[in-house]
Amino acid sequence: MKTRDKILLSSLELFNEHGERNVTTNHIAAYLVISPGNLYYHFRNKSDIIYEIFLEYEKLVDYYLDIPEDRHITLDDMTFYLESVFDGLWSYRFFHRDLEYLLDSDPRLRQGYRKFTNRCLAAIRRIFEKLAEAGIIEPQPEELRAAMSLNVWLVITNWMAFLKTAHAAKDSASLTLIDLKQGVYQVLTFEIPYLTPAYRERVLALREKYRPTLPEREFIETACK
Amino acid sequence: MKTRDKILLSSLELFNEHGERNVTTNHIAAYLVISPGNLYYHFRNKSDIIYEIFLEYEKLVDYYLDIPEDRHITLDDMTFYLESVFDGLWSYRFFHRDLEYLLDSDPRLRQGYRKFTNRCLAAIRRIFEKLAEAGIIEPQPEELRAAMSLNVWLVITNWMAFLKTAHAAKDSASLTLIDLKQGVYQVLTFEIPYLTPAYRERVLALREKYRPTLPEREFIETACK
DNA sequence: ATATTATTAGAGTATATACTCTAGGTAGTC
DNA sequence: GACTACCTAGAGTATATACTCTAATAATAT
Repeated sequence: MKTRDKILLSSLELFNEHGERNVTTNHIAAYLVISPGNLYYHFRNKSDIIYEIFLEYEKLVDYYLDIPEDRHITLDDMTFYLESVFDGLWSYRFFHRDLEYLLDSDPRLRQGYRKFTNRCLAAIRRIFEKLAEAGIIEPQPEELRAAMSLNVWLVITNWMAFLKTAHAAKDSASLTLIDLKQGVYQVLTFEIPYLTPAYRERVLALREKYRPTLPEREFIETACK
Repeated sequence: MKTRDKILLSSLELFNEHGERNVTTNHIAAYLVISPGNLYYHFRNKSDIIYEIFLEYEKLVDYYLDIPEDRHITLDDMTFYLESVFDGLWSYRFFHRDLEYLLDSDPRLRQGYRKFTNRCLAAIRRIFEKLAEAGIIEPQPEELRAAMSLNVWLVITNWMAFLKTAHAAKDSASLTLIDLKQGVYQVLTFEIPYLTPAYRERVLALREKYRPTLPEREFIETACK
C-alpha cells in the first residue's frame, strides 16, 4: 500500500480512536513509523488529510443513499438505508465529534459539508416520499415531511454523541457499532404514528429488533426520579 | 465585581464566541487585562473554570425545568419550557460544541453531565405525561413516550450544531438566539400526530409562530435536487 | 549507465499553551 | 503600626504542535 494511503487510513483510525484534537501529525507519523517530513511530503497540512477523509466519507454515504427511482421502496430498502448510514457514521465517527471546529478551520470542508447535508436531507425526504408511495406510511404534507426529515437527520447525527456522553461507561471509548445501531430504534420511533394498517405490525416488529439492550434501557427508562 | 466572577463571566463569553478550543487561559487573562498568575490564583486550571461554568448551566436549566406537580400543565407552560431550554442552550452554547472532549478531560464533568442529561430526559418525559393529563396530546404507552422524549432531547441539543454547520453563512459566528428558537418549530413537529382535536389547531398555530424565516426555509425545502 | 523524479529520514524551528514562582501590594483588624 | 489574609503582576518554563529544510536513497525513464 502506498504511503499516502497508509497515512489516510491510520489518520482515520487514530482520529476515530482518540479524537482529532488529540491526534497530532507527529503522532500519525510515529504510529506509521515514518518521519514527519515524509508525512508532509504527501500532505501539505493536517487539514488536507482531514479533507480527503471527508471526501471518502461523502462518497460512501452518497453511495449508500442512492435511491432507486424505477421501483417502489421496500422495508428491506429502508433497513438498508438506516443500517448503512449508521455504518458510515461509525467508520468516520471522529468527524461529527469536532465538526464545528473542523468546518471553521477549512472553508472547503465547510462548503462541502453543507452540500453533503443538503443531499442527505433530500435523500431522507425522498425516502419518506417513497415510503408513502409504497403504502408503508400515510402521505404527509410537503412541509411536515421536510420538518420530519430534518428531525431524523438531527437524531441520526447526534445519536452517537448522546451515547458517548450519557452512557454509563466511564470513558467514551467503549462504544461499539452494535450500540450505535440502536439508533435505528430511535429513528423508527418517528414513523410509528404514520404507519399504514397494512404495514404497522411489520414495522413495529422490525423496530423491536433494534430495541436497546438492558443496560441502556434501564438507564433511559429509570431516569425518572 | 470580584475578579473570580469576572474570570467566569469573560471565559463564558470568550468560549461562546470562539469555542473553548480556541480560547486559552492567557487569552482570558489578556481580555480581562489581568496577569496569568492572577487567573491561576483564582482557578487551579482551565478545567476548573469550565466545571464551574457547567454548574451554573446546570442550575439554570434545572430551574427552568422545574415542573409543577400540583396542577395541570398549559400550552403557555410548554412554550416557556421550550423557550427557556433554548435560552439556556444559547447562553452556554460553547458547552455542547466540545462536549466530548470536555467530558473526556474531566471525570467530574462527565458524571455531572450524565446526571444532568438524565434529569432533562426525565423532565421531558414528565412534560409529555402532563400534556396527556391536560388533554393536549393523546396518552401514549410508557415506552413510546421514553423514545420520543429521547428524540426530543437529541433534536434540542443538536439543533444549534446543525444551524452552525449547515447554515448558508460562511462562518458559524453569525448565528443568533432568534435563529436558535426556530428549534421550537422542530420540536413541536413531534407532537403533531398526537395532538387531541381540542388542542390541535392551537398548537399548530403556536408552531407556525416559530416557522423558520425564509432563508432557512428555502435552504431546507429546496435542498431536494 | 545516467539523468531525473519520487520518496524518505531526521534534525530542527517558531509559536503556542497551560501553568509556576517570586515578589510585592491592599484592606481590614487589633 | 504591624499583622494577616487576600489579591495581583509579570517574568518565566516545560512541553507540545504544526510544519520546514536539507540531504540522502529508491524508482523509473532514456
